[in-house]
Amino acid sequence: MSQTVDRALSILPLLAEGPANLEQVATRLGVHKSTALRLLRTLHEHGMVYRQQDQRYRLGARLFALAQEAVENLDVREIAHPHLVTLNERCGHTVHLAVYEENEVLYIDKVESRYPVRMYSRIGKPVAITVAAVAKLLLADLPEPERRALAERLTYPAYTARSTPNAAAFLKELATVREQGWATDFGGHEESINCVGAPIRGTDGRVVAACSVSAPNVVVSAEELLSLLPLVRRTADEISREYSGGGPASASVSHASQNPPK
Amino acid sequence: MSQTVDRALSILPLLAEGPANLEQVATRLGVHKSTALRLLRTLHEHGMVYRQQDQRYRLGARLFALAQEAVENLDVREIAHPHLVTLNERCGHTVHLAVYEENEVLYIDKVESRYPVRMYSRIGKPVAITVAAVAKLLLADLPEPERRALAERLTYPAYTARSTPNAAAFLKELATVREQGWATDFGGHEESINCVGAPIRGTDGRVVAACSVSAPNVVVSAEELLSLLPLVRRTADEISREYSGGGPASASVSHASQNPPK
DNA sequence: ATTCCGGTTGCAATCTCTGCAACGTTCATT
DNA sequence: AATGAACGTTGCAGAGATTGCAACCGGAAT
Repeated sequence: MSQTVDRALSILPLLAEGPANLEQVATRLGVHKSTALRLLRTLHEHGMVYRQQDQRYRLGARLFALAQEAVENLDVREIAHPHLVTLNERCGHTVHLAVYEENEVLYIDKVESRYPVRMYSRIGKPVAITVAAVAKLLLADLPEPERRALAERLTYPAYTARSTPNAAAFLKELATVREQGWATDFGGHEESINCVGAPIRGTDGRVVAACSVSAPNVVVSAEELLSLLPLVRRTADEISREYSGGGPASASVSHASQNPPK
Repeated sequence: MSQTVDRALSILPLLAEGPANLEQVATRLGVHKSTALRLLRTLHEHGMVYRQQDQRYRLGARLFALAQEAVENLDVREIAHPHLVTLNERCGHTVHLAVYEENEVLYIDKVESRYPVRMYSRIGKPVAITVAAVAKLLLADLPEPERRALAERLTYPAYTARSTPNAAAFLKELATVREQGWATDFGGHEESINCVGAPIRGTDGRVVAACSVSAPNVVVSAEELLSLLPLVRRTADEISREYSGGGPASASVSHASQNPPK
């Protein structure tokens, strides 16, 4: 929309990969050196980029400060966190919290497993949207046309033999998830990792976030993990209640209805 | 420098205070609604701001993802190296950089002394953890339980008469180091070699690395070496500052009001 | 229905940004 | 010392992106 700002913002992800000098930035942006210089200077004035001694640029402290505020603004996270910790204390496995935003599902919180096994995931990073339990929960609640449009737009990587193969299968799975009010991922992303999740709803009954418990086969079988479902759902419901109950605005319905208003 | 980018970036700290709608943003920016709208749209496309259901804007998740990625790509060694070289140029002695990892303290960089006498150490090699100045600095910052557990687990070789004799003495020494913010090793590893060091900290204040200057008695006495402490500390602080993104970003928010509505 | 409020869009003027080319530094090579 | 290369920096004029305006919507409240 705005060429100048567009270019300036494009510099940031580029620098996130690692420090770069003026010419590298200019080349990758496809603009003249002097143009890149002026953009970088503006970013610099705002503390978004920093210039190291060797004159190369990297992301600046202001960005970190803003990022900090950005997460704090995701107030679901604040409310949910203690509940997630409790959940982790009770079952011992890795607990995730995720939200849907702009065609992506993002992890916004995580409590590490107390078992030695570690699984890869990163706060702020988009999740494997076609297979993750939390993704299914969040997408299942989208308005029907949007959900379908998104499903068509996605690609369906075959992470494992049990990955969701295509849009049709995905939509069917979402319907099931929507119906039952919980979701699983049994080896759809990584062969040996299973996952069960439940939705967190706001005052209006819409799904605002989703939480899940993940564990590798070597620690618990899929059935054992599934036995934790009631606990996971209870946790999600508690978060929903607290999330909706907060303000004096309209503390009406405390238990979220299964069928959100259209 | 660039008006458009300047204005766009000024929106971010503004939203960090809390969600705002279009008109609020336009007013606080001192521009026309339509201008603000277009800036916000561009920010939106880059995921820097997010639009909630009530159409108000808030900071977006991409900010967080960017910061996360940047932190992961940070390399202490790369940033520290030029500073270490400068330190070496100023004092002439051997300069070391070390990190703590998996119950060990490892040298990850070294600038050789310019005096003919050199000391033995090798990049990548674990240091004498119970006596080295850098080790004391790194361990002093560990969480209390972990620090104690580690201290108990270690063995205390009597390299010299002045080597740390046991866990109790070591923990006491660590407390001192933690308190004063610097550390020494006077002949604890090799009778004739002394050493002073200072901690390098990340954004969150945690010690991420430590640097030190080492020299044999025959070149400088312990007191003379200690007189270099301010220089060593200053170097460590400079590295810290650069590592955490250039200090408290003095975001000179130039007010966008050069072109007021007539 | 009407009014208000806030967001959105098309347009012309113009102000800002761009690319260029020349210049300044630093560093390595001859 | 001199030469050259590499890279960052600056002044300028032209071009095109950006701006403010005013009109237009769409929903909410009256």
